[in-house]
Amino acid sequence: MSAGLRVGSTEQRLVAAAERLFAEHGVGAVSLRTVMQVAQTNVAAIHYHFGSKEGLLDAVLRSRLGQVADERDAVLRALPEGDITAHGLAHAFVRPVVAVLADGGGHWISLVGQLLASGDEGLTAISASFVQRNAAFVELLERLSPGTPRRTLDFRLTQAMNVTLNVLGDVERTRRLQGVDAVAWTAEEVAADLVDLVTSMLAGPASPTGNR
Amino acid sequence: MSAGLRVGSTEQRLVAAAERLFAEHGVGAVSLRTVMQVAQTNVAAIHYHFGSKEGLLDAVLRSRLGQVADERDAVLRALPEGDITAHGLAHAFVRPVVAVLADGGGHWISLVGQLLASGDEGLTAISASFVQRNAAFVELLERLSPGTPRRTLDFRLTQAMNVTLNVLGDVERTRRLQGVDAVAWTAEEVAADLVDLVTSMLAGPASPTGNR
DNA sequence: GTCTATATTCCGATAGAC
DNA sequence: GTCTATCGGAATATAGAC
Repeated sequence: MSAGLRVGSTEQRLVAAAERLFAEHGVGAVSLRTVMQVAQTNVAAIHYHFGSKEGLLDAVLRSRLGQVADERDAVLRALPEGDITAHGLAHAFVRPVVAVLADGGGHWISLVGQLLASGDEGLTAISASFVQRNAAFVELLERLSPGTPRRTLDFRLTQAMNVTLNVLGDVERTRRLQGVDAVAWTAEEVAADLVDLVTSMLAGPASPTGNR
Repeated sequence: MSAGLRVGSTEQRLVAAAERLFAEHGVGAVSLRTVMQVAQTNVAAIHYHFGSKEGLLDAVLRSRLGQVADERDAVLRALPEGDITAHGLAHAFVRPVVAVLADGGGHWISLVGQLLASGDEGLTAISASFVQRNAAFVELLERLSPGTPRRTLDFRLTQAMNVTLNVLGDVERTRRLQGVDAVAWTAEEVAADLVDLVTSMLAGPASPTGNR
């Protein structure tokens, strides 16, 4: 466990330290004292700035939320009106998360993925923002697969987000889970394989009810 | 938080209580004292039977591991040799987890899903068993999509397991994440939609490199 | 195997000086 | 805004009676 650097304000250092520690060990397993030590400050500072451990988690989640929301809006605007393909939609869906990852947000992605998997209730704010944007994606999905129940489209999109967060949340671990010959698997190739997988998920079965 | 019943041995009650509490609140957020209270015993019993909190978690994970392994083996043996379809493979892949769910293992599934999402290292034993069975699935997948890199097939299967655990780990939450009209979405329909989704994931994009 | 009692460390949170 | 000092309680773990 390496110590954090003395850069930025106390508040920024605390958020950065908490982001990494929460993602690596889980929120429940990390004490405010550990966060304080990594951020090179004292316990009182956490309560002064964030009020409580829950407040700190909330600040961590919100720290990159605006970025994701903006990227998703930009990506949605950039989509061609007439020519909607599953691959294009998958690319637009995954891109904002890749952007966060490229911006050093790997721990944030991993943390959100964990909270999503655990059904954490403190995720309501962030979840609402996601769902709002998902509604726009669902409308586009409906054009792609007319007649598919709205509930099924929501289901596909929710799980596409789950997979995206899981894969991009820890690219290193994703590669490690594969065979030994995966060492030559670059981060770009992981992202490309991810887009292909999300494409399959969004498009649905080739013959929806044919071979059931 | 309802108290547990006084059924089974102390060891069994502790594993059952830990399984539920770990799944509901996360391993790090659950204290041995809470587990002890729900299991209606004392702190010393946990250390006597499992040595430590980590030992207790290991016991919880192993408690249903054999069942999953057996089901996966049986499912693999029952697959028709010549007629391999993506839907049939997806059904065989999902079925063992559905069986665990039907056996009251919802919390266990949710717990494994969380540990998988957090990259927990204590999952090595269980992961090894999964990967071993996955190898058999990958061979069948290769027959389905000849020429696809082994690494990509591994990737698809890993994420298919991620989705399966996430969906079945908390069917109630899965339904809640969808629209309000999802109240009529029965558990059987969730499982059916899950199999369809896994089918898409295992089959891969319709035109592998065509529209990239 | 099960229990009470206890040792020791660590937790979140606050008070008050600067 | 930042710090030291500390409170009250809860944590893991152990000792030893039964």
